[in-house]
Amino acid sequence: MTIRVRFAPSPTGYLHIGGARTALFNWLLARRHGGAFILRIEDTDRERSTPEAIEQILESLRWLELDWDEGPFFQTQRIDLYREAIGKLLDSGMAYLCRCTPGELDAKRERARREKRTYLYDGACRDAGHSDDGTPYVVRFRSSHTAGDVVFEDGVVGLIRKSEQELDDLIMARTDGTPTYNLCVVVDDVEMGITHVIRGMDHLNNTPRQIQIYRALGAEPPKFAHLPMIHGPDGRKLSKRRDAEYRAQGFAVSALEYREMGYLPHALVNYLARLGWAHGDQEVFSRQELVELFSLEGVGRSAALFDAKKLRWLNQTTMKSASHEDLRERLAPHLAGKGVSLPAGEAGQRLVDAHRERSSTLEEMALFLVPYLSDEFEFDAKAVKKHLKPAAAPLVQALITKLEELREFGLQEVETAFRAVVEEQGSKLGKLAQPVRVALTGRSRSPGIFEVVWMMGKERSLERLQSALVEMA
RNA sequence: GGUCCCUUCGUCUAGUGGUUAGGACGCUGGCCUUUCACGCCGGAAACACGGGUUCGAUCCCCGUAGGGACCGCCA
Repeated sequence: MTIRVRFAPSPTGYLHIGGARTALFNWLLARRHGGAFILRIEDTDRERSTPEAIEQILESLRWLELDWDEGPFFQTQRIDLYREAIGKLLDSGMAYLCRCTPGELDAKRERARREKRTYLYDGACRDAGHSDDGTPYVVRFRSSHTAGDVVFEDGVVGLIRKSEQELDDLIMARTDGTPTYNLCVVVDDVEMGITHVIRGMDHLNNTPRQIQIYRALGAEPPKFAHLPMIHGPDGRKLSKRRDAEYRAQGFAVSALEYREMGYLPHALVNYLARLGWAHGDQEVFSRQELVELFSLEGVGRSAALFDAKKLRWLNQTTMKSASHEDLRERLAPHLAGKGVSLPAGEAGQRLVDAHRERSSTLEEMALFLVPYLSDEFEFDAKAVKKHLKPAAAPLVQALITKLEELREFGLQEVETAFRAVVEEQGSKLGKLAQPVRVALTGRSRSPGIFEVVWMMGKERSLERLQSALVEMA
């Protein structure tokens, strides 16, 4: 039997990182076993579903390179299927018409709450034998209360047992006739031949009642695996409302926002994979390794806190080994945002290579690169104050003279010039390097100084050294 | 409140009925060095608590505490 899994987001907002991980684990399992990864959009809540959210979700999956084999399917286009299933259940007596109004139900819920009882639908219409005479109704599932416990083996959590006494008759079709979630998932998963349902732990409690529906439909339930939740850095549930607060900590709920922040998709994938899944001590995985090594057995059971610092480290690590083409392509939008772009060919490659291991994100790298690509860049006031002092002026002046004389402006020649100046002035390299660094890049942190001067070019370097000289006087 | 799930360093985690409880991020001391970063070497840092089973429990069982999810004509 070939594995068929699905990712089934509801398009009521952007794809959050918990959803991204669910998608990833499904995708990994499908790829690991040569199965199919199916994308299904659960948009039956017409009030809250939007086309923008759908596009955001697809774009997020594309960015993460989680390609799907079938779909996207839309539940709103499959209504007939659900109607048919509901009709079948009605005919067989596994479902019935219910005329309880929302108001009546609210009152019962409220009373149960006041009396500190568990609210379960009391089955007022269960045996009333209502038929469709034009009075508004909903369709309820007739939950079995005789078969004892619903038992299933969860791929992550293990054996789950639920007493059928605690399963009340859920609504499958609303007053307006539209089907609800629990019915749609089951019908779709049956129809699509889904073999493994891998989803968030928040669905664990729904599973027993869905299993009842599978049975009522005469279908074999798939294997279930419920993934532990991901919590925010504060240990609390992820909240889309607290974005501003999160951002201050370098954290975002939206998967796509990590692209904006300058993360490589594979870094996020690698990080998400390690959140709740492990393969011994290994931290860094290639896409290929992930596909080869992933298994449900390696998935843990406890919720995890999102650690933005570790993601940053992983991103830097990933950038170190990324291909130049990939980096250049992903860096471009960040540079464009600052009004600059990378020169073609080797000059651009040099800049990227010199900065890839000292940047945590593409955004940070872009910031580093601006001084090489434009004359519009910021000077760090503290660095200027500390290094552009009169005492360094003679050294800088001597360097200017030496650099001006250079016919060839290569890395080797620049270094020779520096060393000659330091020796002639009886000084130390550091005394000259720091002022030059600040003069050229505006800050006290950069790649090796010979490399900086070389990458900056003769003309630009001399210009900036000259203005620095003025500053120092 | 009811039902269900979870609990190893601050965080992500490995791990076994007998280990100096391992790794990674972060923090920190040092080396390297023209700065930063990388790299390398070192350090602090965990089995939630209480019972039981056992010669022996971090590991198995039961409680307690803490955390989470669900309890909708949302998904």
